[in-house]
Amino acid sequence: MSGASRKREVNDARRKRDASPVGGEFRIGFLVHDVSRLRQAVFDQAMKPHGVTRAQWWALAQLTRHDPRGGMTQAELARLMELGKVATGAMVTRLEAAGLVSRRADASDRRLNRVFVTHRGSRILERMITVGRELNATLLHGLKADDLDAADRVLTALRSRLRARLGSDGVTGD
Amino acid sequence: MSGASRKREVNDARRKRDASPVGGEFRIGFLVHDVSRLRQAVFDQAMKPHGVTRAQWWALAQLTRHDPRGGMTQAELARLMELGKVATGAMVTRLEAAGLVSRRADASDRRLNRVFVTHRGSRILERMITVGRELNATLLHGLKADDLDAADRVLTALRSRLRARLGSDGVTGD
DNA sequence: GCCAAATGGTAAGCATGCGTACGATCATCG
DNA sequence: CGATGATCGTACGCATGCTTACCATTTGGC
Repeated sequence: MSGASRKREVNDARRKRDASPVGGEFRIGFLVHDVSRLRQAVFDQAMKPHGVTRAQWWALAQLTRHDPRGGMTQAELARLMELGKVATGAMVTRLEAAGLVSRRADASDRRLNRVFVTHRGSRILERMITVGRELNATLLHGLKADDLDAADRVLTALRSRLRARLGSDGVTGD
Repeated sequence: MSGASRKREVNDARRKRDASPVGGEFRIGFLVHDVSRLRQAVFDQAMKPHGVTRAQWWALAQLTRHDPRGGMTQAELARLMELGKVATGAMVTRLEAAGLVSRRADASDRRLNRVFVTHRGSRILERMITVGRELNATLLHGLKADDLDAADRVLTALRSRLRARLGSDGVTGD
């Protein structure tokens, strides 16, 4: 799986911003896409023995971090993760099925589901954090701090521009 | 951009990498995830009037670029896009449903489906490239070339490390 | 020539995310 | 107090990706 494409990558690193339309100029975009996909795969692979996926781990982390005693509503969780209600609901369902969280109806507002991290959820989260930390250390090891900072700036800028673009251009709702 | 504000950014970025477990050190990972997700959304939004998604556009581009006369097999396309057979097959099905490609059985090897970009597919690809180019220009506008290069280095390194990790650690097959 | 391995595709099922639509409930205004 | 609008959650359907399983065909060793 190495031959053809690998060589091109190396060459393109220099040429990238003024190369051919499909291969060069969009490089960062596709790099981001690739890295995101691969990262997910690697994370999930590392997490699999523990029975949680990356996204689930993150949800669990948000729940724990922003309300250790639990009780966050799904809508709050959705905002926190910047996800849609639907995706969040599905996520909570899966987490619940895995026994990592539990839903409990709010007493005073019957629209609300409050989500609580179970004991098991907490234990798993701890392991996830360790695994994640190690994995991240491995991945980032040896990269120059300046480059990392620069990457951080670029990605942050991209994120905010993308958000702006999403918001301004074709607001669908939500 | 003044020296002062630049320094603050750098400090911020640095601090983020060793802040609390869940919020800081994984920042780049989640940034990548966010940017990927948002980028997809923005692209698809921009592409929607033309009836193609980002992934479809990319598949179309690969088909055109690596064999303008068409006739690539799905397996070749899969390797080119570094996707699984299944995802590729599904993608081709959607493209075919949209009338952008057509499948034709190979005469000499009846296992093969050769995929041809239709006329309509070609036209749409042209527009996609334009849209993509503009969008990318907007997104990257004003970012420093050095930062972009650094980001490129970091992402490329991450990609190759992730690939290595995937390959070595828990090969499933394929 | 024939059976086994390799190869190409599809099928089925899951996870993640999106959008739209809808019912239930709450909150507010008249 | 009752209609109206906002908010929460779910249902349904789609796109993208992955895995495992399976069928069809080709190829290659015997």
